[in-house]
Amino acid sequence: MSKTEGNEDSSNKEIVQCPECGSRRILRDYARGDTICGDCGIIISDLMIDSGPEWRAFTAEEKRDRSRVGSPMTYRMPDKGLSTTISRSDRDAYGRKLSPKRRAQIYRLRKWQVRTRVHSSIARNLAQAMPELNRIASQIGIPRDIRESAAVVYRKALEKGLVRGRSIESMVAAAVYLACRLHKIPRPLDEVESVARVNRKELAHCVRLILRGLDLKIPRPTATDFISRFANELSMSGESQKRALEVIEKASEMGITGGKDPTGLAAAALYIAGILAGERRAQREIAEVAHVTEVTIRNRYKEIVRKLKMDLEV
DNA sequence: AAGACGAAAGTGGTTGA
DNA sequence: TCAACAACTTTCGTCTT
Repeated sequence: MSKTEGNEDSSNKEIVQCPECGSRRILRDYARGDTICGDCGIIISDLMIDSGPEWRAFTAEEKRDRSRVGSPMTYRMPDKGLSTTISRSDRDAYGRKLSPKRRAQIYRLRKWQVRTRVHSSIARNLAQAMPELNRIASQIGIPRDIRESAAVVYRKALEKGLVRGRSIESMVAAAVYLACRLHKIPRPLDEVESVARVNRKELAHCVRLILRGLDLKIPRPTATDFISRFANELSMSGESQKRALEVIEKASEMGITGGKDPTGLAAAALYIAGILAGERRAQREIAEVAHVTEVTIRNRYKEIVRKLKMDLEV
């Protein structure tokens, strides 16, 4: 049966209404070549199933040449809908039982068919996730190599099926966050949260999901990890940084670092170091870059001074 | 006047039943 | 799942430089 009757140009129809929610606010994402509903965000062009052939014939000759059997191609399926599916049944086309040897062969074929399909679904997900990752990464300004490992983390999570049921964006954000921690330049969760359109709870959930699912052994960020970044933002010298690190080391020897917010500790150490090195910074300034309050800096640094019996001739 | 201090009440996350 | 808990924040009045 020819599939070419009466459907010339059906694929050229302009989309004016969202098939999901009926909205008429239709947006075009030229960068990705998608047509998107302005209200529900669904990708319409990807969902439209064109019942006609994907080619057009202008002459009778072309029609004859191009006619063929099979469904039209659709980009909705990773294999463009052209694949043959190997059935699970253990009988052949005539209903006879297959020999054990043959059955094993079919089983192997089927396994690989399923596997390749999974792989392409991963590729499709990645195609969506990677631009997102780049966006988040460049907005909070993280270097290329960390992006790379964020991508690796995300891919692993994806392959483990951890992304299923969560939004791609939140998982990408979580991957970025974790990659930063892996590289010892942790960014606060809120910073990632502010550029990703994900609420904190969801983001934290995803982070834990990945941590548990991938068995990542990421050392918990310590105060020392924050020193250089904070010091740079405060334009404090290497001398101050060195002193701050010493302060932290002594403090942890005294066992007063456990359970405390490492950023608060780093902030307090920098405050003390600033005084010692003669480049004092106001608690407010430090609090700002460390994303903690002055009160926390005060509490920490009071405690350190008390426990270490330091003398700050101010 | 700016910065530092500390008390008190409030908030979000962890832990253990 | 819920309540208790510790750490941290917010707010605000006071003190110091």
